[in-house]
Amino acid sequence: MATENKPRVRFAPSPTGHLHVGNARTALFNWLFARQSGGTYILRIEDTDLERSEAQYETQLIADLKWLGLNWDEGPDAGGKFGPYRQSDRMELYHDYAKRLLREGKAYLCFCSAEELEAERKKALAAQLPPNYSGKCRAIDPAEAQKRRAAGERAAIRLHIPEHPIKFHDMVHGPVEFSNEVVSDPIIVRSSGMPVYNYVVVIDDAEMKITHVIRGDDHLSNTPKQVALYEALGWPVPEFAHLSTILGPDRERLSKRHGATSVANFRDMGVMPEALVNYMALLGWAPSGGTREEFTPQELVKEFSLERVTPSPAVFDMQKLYWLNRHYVAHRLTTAPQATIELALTFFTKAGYTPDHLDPKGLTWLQSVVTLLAPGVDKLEDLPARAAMIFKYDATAAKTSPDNAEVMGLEKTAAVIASFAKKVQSESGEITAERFKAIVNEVKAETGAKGKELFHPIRIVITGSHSGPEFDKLIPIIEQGAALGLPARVLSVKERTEAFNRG
RNA sequence: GGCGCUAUCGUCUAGGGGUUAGGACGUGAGAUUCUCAAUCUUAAAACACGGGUUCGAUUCCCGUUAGCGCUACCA
Repeated sequence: MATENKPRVRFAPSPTGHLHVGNARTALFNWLFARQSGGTYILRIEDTDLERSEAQYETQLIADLKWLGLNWDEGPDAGGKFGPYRQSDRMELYHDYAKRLLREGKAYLCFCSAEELEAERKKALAAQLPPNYSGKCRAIDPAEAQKRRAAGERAAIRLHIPEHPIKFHDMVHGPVEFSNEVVSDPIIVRSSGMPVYNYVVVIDDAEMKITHVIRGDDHLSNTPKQVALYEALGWPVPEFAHLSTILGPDRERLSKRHGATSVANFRDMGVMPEALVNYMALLGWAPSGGTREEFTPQELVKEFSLERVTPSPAVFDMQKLYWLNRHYVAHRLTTAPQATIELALTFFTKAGYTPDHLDPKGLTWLQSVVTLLAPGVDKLEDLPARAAMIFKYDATAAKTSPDNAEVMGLEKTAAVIASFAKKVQSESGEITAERFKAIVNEVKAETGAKGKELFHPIRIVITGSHSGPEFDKLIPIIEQGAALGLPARVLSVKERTEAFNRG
């Protein structure tokens, strides 16, 4: 079968929280690599830390990955012939290999207590030595050790680290070499019988025929232990690619305390998945030439290259994400207007401006609102605030706001407002953009005001602010909005003018 | 403490023994508009430091410094 020599990669998160952008980026790079090479992408759930793992997080994780569009070929939900894909379902396998390692003398039983180990560590540290395990239990005769364990003594299983330097290759860092002196015999199975991450990850990767291990570089220092395991089991060592850390603006590891950092956060804010994907790809990767910034997921699959991934850590820049998001919102508004407006509707509804559902007429109207305001907005979540001038009108605030004081104090303001109000009063029915322009022109002729001194007072009367979108587009939106009879009613131009004069 | 990784504008990055060190976000200015946003044009802005190697280092090597990671019977 052709797929036999194709790369097999995996994303292996622990279900201990929401999918974080750091992990999402790892998932993305794995996905890009698999898709462009025609390889297989596997989702594996690493839930050996039972205390911190929760089923709800797995569901959430899957939803987040799907939202990003990172589909996998094998996984707990998708199945596959290398399953099960949840570590908690693979315990037997881990124990079988542990027995084999013990039998072959590649691993040994360790009877040291946590206190002993801790004391040893402290002593080494004080002597400015690497805090390695002394290897005390290595000398115990295996048969003797088995006897002690059978007699009820608690024992962990340790891997015997070889006496030679450990080398491996990393696609982003190049050749890496660790002296065996700095890696001590790691525990692979706890005395409780629960296997340890650094052990199970190797068993799983090997069993699942993973060819390229693409993961965060916080695993780099643990890789020698894993390589030693591959060698002890006589398995081929895969290719590695350790991705740099994503940092917050303070150059510390990106975390919740930096604000929005989980995929779910961004989704809830109204960031488009392709914007997030595009941005994450640019964190540590750039195309040859380095001048292109905008890539759809499909384009990324074509252009991406693991060899071009930078090893240095990157600071997450929200502004650049927003810039890309504006681009993708605009793009979606033209390519998939229906779905985009439905999505935008949820934000207006959350703000209390619209009901849960809008009829086709209402949706068309909302589309004009969104089309008008979206270019100035970083994320869909900000739309209602920008649209407040349409949905909310406060005559008193309009008159008393300090922001408006300067305009209100202008010489011709009173005359402009009076003239404008009178003309609007005599209008009947919906005021069109053309009609509105005519009225403004009449006011202009009557008062002699022009430019700013003409438009700003009128703008304050209508919107409560001296700045906002152009009247040509705003007036029809207000008038049509009023005609819609929304539960949270949009006031017409006439109603606004009346309220202004009354209040 | 030990070991490892990393180091180009504020940020993401391209580049590479001789370059006007390129692009993008952000920032400033201008254009446009009644105004804001968007848009367009434009400007400022970087090779961490010290030693080598070399005719010549930002680029290669070594150190220093700084940041981060690992050093768990966490993942």
